[in-house]
Amino acid sequence: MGATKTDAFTTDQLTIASMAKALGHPARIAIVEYLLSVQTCICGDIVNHLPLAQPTVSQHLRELKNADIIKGTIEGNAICYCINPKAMELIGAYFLKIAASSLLLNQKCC
Amino acid sequence: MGATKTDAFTTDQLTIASMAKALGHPARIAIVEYLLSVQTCICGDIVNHLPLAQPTVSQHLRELKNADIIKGTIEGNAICYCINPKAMELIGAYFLKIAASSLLLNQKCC
DNA sequence: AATCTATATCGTAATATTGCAATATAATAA
DNA sequence: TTATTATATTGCAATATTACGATATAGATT
Repeated sequence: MGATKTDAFTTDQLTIASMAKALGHPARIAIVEYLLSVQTCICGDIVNHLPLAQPTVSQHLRELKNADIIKGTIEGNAICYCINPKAMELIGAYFLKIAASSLLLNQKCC
Repeated sequence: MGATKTDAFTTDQLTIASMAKALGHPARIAIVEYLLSVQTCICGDIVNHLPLAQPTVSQHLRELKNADIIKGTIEGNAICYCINPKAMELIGAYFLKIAASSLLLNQKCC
């Protein structure tokens, strides 16, 4: 055991969970915030900005990219990264919708 | 190595990351969605609803509770769980804000 | 071609997560 | 008091994540 039972959940649940998981590490939140502040940058800029080694940053970038949170385009011998607004909107709206619904329905709760 | 460098990040980054991490598993997303649909329930209801053993569900509930995503109040010998709308609003608004900001700023990006 | 720059990948150690059987705890019911 | 019911905790195996040194890859520069 130890492996997630992926076949027990809906595609939507798996998608939201994988996005949340990608955002579930402080280094990756820091990367997203940095990307937001500079709009676009290359991996090396992030390495200079965070106290993490280059392979570690590269690994975090790959996870964010796999979850569709960021986009990367080749620019010469570097790669230009930026936030994917659609992904952030999808997950943000999902959680806000749950907040609004539960606020309306939770009157008789704990 | 292998341990997250928590001292390298801000409190806000750690908070958002820990909430996202808690929501970063399909079973926990399924639990939140179930809680939303029934407003409030006890652990046993979730065990009946998901193909997971009781200790596994209990563990997922604890992680959601540690991240402040759900609340639990003792009700006799059972525990009544429900969503914490404030937490869902906090993380939803955070991601939506990033989506909106990056949409405005990302014109010259990839 | 040789070198530099930027990033990815490999390999690996340390650590964390997932899932469950067995068991413990605690309130309720008989 | 002795079940019964509802959860939590313990212990453990399987798996996944995190971090980084070493190395590979690929485009740019000299």
